[in-house]
Amino acid sequence: MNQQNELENTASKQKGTRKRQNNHAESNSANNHKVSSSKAPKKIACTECRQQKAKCDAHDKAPGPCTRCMKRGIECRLNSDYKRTFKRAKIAQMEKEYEQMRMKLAYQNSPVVQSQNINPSNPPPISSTVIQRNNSPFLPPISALSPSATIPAQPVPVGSVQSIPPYFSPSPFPSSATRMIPSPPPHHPPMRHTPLKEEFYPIPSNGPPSSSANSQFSSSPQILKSPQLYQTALGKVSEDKSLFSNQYLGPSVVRVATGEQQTFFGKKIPEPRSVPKLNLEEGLAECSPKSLGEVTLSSDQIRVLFLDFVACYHPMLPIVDINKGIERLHRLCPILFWTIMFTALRRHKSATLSKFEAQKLYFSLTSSLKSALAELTISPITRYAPSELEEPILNVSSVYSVQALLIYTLWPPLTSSLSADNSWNSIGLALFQAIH
Amino acid sequence: MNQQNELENTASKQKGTRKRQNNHAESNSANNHKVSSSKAPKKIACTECRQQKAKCDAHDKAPGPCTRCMKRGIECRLNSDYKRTFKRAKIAQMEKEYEQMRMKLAYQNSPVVQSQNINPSNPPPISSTVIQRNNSPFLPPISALSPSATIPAQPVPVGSVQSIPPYFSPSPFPSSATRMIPSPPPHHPPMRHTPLKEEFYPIPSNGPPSSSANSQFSSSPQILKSPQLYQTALGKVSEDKSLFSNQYLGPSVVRVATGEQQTFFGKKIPEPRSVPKLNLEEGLAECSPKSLGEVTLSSDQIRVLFLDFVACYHPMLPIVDINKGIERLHRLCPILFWTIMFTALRRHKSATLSKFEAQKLYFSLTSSLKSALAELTISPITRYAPSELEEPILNVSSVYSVQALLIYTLWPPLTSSLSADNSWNSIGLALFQAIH
DNA sequence: ACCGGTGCCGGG
DNA sequence: CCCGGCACCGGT
Ligand SMILES: [Zn+2]
Ligand SMILES: [Zn+2]
Ligand SMILES: [Zn+2]
Ligand SMILES: [Zn+2]
Repeated sequence: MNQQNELENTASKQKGTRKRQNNHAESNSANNHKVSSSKAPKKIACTECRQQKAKCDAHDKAPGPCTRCMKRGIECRLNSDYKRTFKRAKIAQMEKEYEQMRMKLAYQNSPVVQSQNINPSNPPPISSTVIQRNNSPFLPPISALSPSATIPAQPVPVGSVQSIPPYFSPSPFPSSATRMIPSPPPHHPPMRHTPLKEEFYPIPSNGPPSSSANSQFSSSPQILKSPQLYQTALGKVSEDKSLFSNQYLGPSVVRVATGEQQTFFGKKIPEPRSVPKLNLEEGLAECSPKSLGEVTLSSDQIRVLFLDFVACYHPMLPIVDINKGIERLHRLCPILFWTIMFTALRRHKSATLSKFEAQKLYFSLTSSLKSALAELTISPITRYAPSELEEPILNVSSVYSVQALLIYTLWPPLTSSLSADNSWNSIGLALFQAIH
Repeated sequence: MNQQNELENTASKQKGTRKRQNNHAESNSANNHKVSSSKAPKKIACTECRQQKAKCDAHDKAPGPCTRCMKRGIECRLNSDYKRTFKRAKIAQMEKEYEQMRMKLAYQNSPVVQSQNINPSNPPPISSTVIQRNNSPFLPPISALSPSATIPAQPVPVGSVQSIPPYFSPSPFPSSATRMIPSPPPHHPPMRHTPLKEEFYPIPSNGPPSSSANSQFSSSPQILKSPQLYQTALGKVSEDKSLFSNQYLGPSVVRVATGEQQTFFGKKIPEPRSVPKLNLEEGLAECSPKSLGEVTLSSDQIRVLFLDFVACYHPMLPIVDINKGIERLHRLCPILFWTIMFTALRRHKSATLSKFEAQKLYFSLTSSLKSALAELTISPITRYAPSELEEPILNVSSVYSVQALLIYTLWPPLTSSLSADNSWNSIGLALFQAIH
């Protein structure tokens, strides 16, 4: 018979029992929310066991490695954000991409190698691959939105690589995502993206939103009370760089510079000046070091970046409830947290984090975050797919995810790519309206 | 320090211990497979608890109802195949479809209700909705394929209902599926389906009405049925019914009757004659009654249907290891099992199951199975999506699922729909190659 | 009441 | 080693 234990499943959460989770110091700061909820003694499996979906007793074996890891003689890391990778799929996909790339390269080489690297600062160290996708035969109707007078708005600086030639698409999937890249094998620098699946029929026009009055169901518990308008696919793409000028305003921003007030999709931007001082004094900035993929940020780095975000970016898109504090935000939605870190890293420079380090981290984070976000746009939708959703209903789970996407859309990666794919913008739009 | 509590988490699902699983009579027939390992005392949650994803102790509470069910005063059913439904999504989607349908109906009513019921036997009792999809602008190269000289191949009587006019379509989603329909509330007779997302392009020809017969409009619980015509990327269009002639060959079949051997996408078909007698004597045909959605089949019905499949359909597409026996096949992949039942029901007629009953069951199964299959095409892919799949790699889990899809593709529903969407065929193709 | 997410069994 | 599933916790 089985003597499966599990006796330990401790269950009981909060309450008196506290554990150390990952031993890091934790100033629980009785945040206003509910009653204090000490950390999370949640039992979690180590990364290796998660990958193998195997039973893990790391939680018991105190600070020691879990049985499996010990047996394998590998390091037993505990990371509550770790997500397993689908090895087989990833391998197959990489193979295919590789093959495809090689083929294309051998076949004809004049692939445009946009050289204009406006950014005078420093050349992207790691770099994130740039694959353009632009199957939709029409450009986004930037119309309604004033043609951002501030941005150079170059058509397509891209070093494009149209994808999939003689491929047969099983179905028009908008999927994309390259998973969080945990760090299984050595890690491959490139790591493509390829968002859409080419469909082999003309497809006249793709229906632009056109609000459907259906606004049934839920709503965001907080935040975002913008008037609706985004009636287009949030058009605009554009490259990055060169926007030093207008402070932190990212490329995607479509400022209605029609002379009036700053606007973001019809929403007034609360004057970048009003830096919400935020009661950071209350330890809301406290946090433990965290890592995504290969990148790890120390408590101090996180703190300083968060403050940077609050001061420089948040004012422009005050949708995140920064008062929740770093730790809580991270718990609620790691992706949001990382998007914030990512955004802050854009041009950060401080004693704690040099510009160079920031840049390095920024690029390192790029692919991971990109994948995570891409996954976000597909994952939740697919989850609900079973019951079929016309307009995916975007239960992109919490609003947090939406926030992350919006932030990302506003301040996309400096190395272009991804956001260049208009589908992303559409998604952004959809999400935006989903929030209301 | 945590004083884990709970008395009740007792756990232990042990092995040797036998339990009653689902109280149904069970002829466990020591299946040959391995040694020992009688049935599956696996601890399973009751349907209600599954739906609510709540802890269920039905396994312990012997034959009695689980604690939760008892508290709620509802029947505590145990069904290992039960899959929870995504209520919110389903509701939203139904609402939308309803609205859409109503709108369309009010806008212009000339709904086409072709009457010609070729099948002289009996009128389809339940019927499944029929939504035509026909976006591919090109006709299939029926050329190379010999037009199975047996089929009359009438042009297109189509009784269609174009769908979704000014719809949103955030992205070209091929999704579909309306989940297994467990049997939530009272249950609505209509229960539409809407396979694809209509990309509102013109769509060339639309089968004009003709008909006579019942031109019911408005809220008709059930809708027209009609022969279908799908043309797919794989080429081939075709009508259903009337293929009695060429035995059981379904419409999607593309026989390369170039004089050589039978082929199915390049794979040789082992001569329909060779009816693999199969050692049914060994109790491989043993099984317990099973149900999918609202449909339930008795042991005898299953047995006779399975034999029918083995004798008439299997020879044409010998991809299923029928020697595994009914029970095992069902365990390995319920969908495969149901696809087999579904296919066999097509034209079944026996003492155990009259033609009428078969038809009735066939139509009842249609939507459930359709949903399940649709889900299959999206679900697994999405699962893998995280690691990004260009051509979804189709790890549609086990081969069994693929088999189910192939069978379904070969012998699509008599009432058209869904398979009318060429993407399905593409999928079929893709899957096929996935198998090798 | 729902359900996202996580642990991890069982099978390939 | 991989992973589909499935039980269930914890948050809404
Ligand atoms: Zn472990
Ligand atoms: Zn470990
Ligand atoms: Zn229960
Ligand atoms: Zn119950």
